[in-house]
Amino acid sequence: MAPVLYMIPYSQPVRATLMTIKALNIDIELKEINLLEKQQFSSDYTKHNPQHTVPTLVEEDGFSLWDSHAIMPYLVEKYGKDDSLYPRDLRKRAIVNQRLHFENGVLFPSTMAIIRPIIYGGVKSIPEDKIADIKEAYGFLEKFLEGKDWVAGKSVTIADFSIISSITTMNVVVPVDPVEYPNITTWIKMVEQLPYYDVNKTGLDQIKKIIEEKLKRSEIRKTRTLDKYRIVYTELQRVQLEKEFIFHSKYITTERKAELAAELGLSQRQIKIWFQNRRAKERKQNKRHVEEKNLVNDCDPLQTDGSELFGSS
DNA sequence: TTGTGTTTTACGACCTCC
DNA sequence: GGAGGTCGTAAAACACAA
Repeated sequence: MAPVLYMIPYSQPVRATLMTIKALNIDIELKEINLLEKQQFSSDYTKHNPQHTVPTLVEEDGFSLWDSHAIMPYLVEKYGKDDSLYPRDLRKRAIVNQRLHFENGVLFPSTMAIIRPIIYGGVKSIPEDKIADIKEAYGFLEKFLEGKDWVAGKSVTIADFSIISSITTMNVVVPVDPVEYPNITTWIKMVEQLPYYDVNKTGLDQIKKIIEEKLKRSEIRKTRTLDKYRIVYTELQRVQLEKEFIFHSKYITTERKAELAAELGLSQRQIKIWFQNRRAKERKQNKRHVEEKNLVNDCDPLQTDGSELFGSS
């Protein structure tokens, strides 16, 4: 029985993983998870991946692994005929890892900050600060590619697969200017020539269509700015924040805010505002309790000081 | 299913503190 | 001047009665 990859073709990490699979020519069964129908939250899926993300790799013996940045190196190590896609040389591998972290920590969040509100929030305008984030990321990549053919050096690696999945998606909403970013433009053209690039294109075309459709539909809805878009925090995020508020402090320190943000996948601003809102909630609850208590005191004569009933000394 | 009230994110205005 | 506080509020998400 072949290993199974749970996926949805338009997902960026899935596209990167599919490029790796095709480059390695591995026999893997693909099973689609419909994210819009929330199939990723089914118990059948979360038993393999409690983080309910895609892609997830499940092997014959039940071993499961998620996160493309973990799956891709694993696949190369296990199935690769050589180490070219993920070099064993310490320094070469370090550079590939750095690029993977760059994609995971910079490109992917910047992309999601724009794409998610469009897909799930009916947003149609992209604020300047979000565009600035994307352009800053383009600037970094442009420098990485100076004097290099591929993002991690002289040959193609899984870092190229990871980064192309993000860049091509970003290109849909904030086009890569060939004059400003000539290195990125040349590199994209090179990646497009790879014999296994079509798996990225297929998913990319799908997400393009979804974005265009959403943008079209949102025209008839009241426009909301991206900054006003509201994300529903996960149960885990809420519980962790509540624990911090109740057991540690009602005021978050700068250091702890940074830690929590990294731990929960939220921005430091979101953590700050959550604590502000949580304190406001507590003040409101306290006020309500005081009002209820006053109401009881006003209505119940036994709750008065009782002097007129029992006399006083 | 729909209407309505409540809660949850996110923001702007304004203030204080360093 | 910047960071972070409160307060008030918008709007999405949610709960629940009818």
